[in-house]
Amino acid sequence: MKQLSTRFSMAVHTLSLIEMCPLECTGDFIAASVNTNPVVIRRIMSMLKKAGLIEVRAGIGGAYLLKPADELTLLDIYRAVEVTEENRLFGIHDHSSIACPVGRNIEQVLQQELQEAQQAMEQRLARTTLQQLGKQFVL
Amino acid sequence: MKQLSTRFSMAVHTLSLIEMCPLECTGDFIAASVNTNPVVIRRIMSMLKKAGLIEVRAGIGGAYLLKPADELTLLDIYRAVEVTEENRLFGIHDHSSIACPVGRNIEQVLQQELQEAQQAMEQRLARTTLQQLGKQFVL
DNA sequence: TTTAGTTGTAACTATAATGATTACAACGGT
DNA sequence: ACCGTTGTAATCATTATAGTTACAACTAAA
Repeated sequence: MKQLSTRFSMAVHTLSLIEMCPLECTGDFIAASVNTNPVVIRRIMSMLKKAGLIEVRAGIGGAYLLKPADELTLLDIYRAVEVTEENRLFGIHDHSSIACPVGRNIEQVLQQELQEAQQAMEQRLARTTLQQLGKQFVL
Repeated sequence: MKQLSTRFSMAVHTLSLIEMCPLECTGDFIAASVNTNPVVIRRIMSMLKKAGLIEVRAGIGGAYLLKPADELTLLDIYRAVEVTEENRLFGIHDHSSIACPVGRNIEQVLQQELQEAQQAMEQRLARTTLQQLGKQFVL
C-alpha cells in the first residue's frame, strides 16, 4: 500500500523553520532545507495559511506563526495538509449487496470502528506540539 | 489526500462471510455481496492466505478461518492487506539539507512521533475481533 | 518609478497505487 | 471427461503525488 503523502512531514519541517527564524526564511530557503522545489513549499504554505496557522508576507517574503508554538500540535498541521473526504482516513467500499446480512451492515459497523482507530491516532498527534519538536533539534 | 484503500474493508467483509458459511461462499459469491469483480476478491483471499488467516480450497471452492473468530482482530486483517514499506503508515521526505539544524534532525524526530501515532491506531484495531463485528450484523 | 526578489497560481509532466476487467492455466469432485 | 472453482498474469482508466516551468502580482529599496 502507499504511504501517506510527505506533505505532512514537509509541513512540519516548514513550520519548524518558520518558528526558528520567522521573517527570514523565504520559500526558496525552506525549499533548500527540505530539498524540494520551491513551488511545493509555496503550495504547503498556502494550505497552512488557509488553515490559519501562519501569515505569509507577500512580496517581501517570510512568514510567522499565528499561534504560539506550544499550542500548535502535530494534529493541527496534519489536518491542515492531509485532507480526506469527510475527514475519513480509511476508505470503505460501498454499494454492498443489501440482500446479504453482512453486506447490509458492513459499512456502518466498520465506519464506527475505523473512526475510533483514526481518532486514536489523531489524539496521539494532538499530544505533541511544535515547541516540543523544536527542543529535539540538535544544533 | 487519498483515503486508505478499500482492500481492508473488503477483506473484513470477506472474512465475515467466510466465518458465517465457511465452505459455501465461493469467490464469486463473496464478490456479489461486496459488489466487485471476483478477481478482486481472489487477490484479497490470496493475501489473507499468505498471512495465514485462512485456508482456501482450490478447485472445489470455499475457505475457512485458521484462527477462531474471537482471536482474529482487525489489526491482523489490516496487516494482511495494507502493507507499506517498512510497515510505516506515514511517509517522510528524505534527503533534507544536513547543513540545517532542522533538516538534519527532522527525519529521526518525526519518525519517532509518527510511529507512536501509528501504533495508537493499530492498538485500537487490535481491540476488535471478527467475532465482535459479527454480532453487529443485524439479520 | 524602476528594479530585484518574493509570493500566488495555473499548467503540465512522470510516477505509482488502485480497482476493474479479460484471459487462461491448474485444480478437484462428480 | 466435465464443470465450477481458484490462481495469476496482463491490461486499462482513474487518481494523488511531487516536481517543474512560466508568469502575474506584490513589496521594499534604489
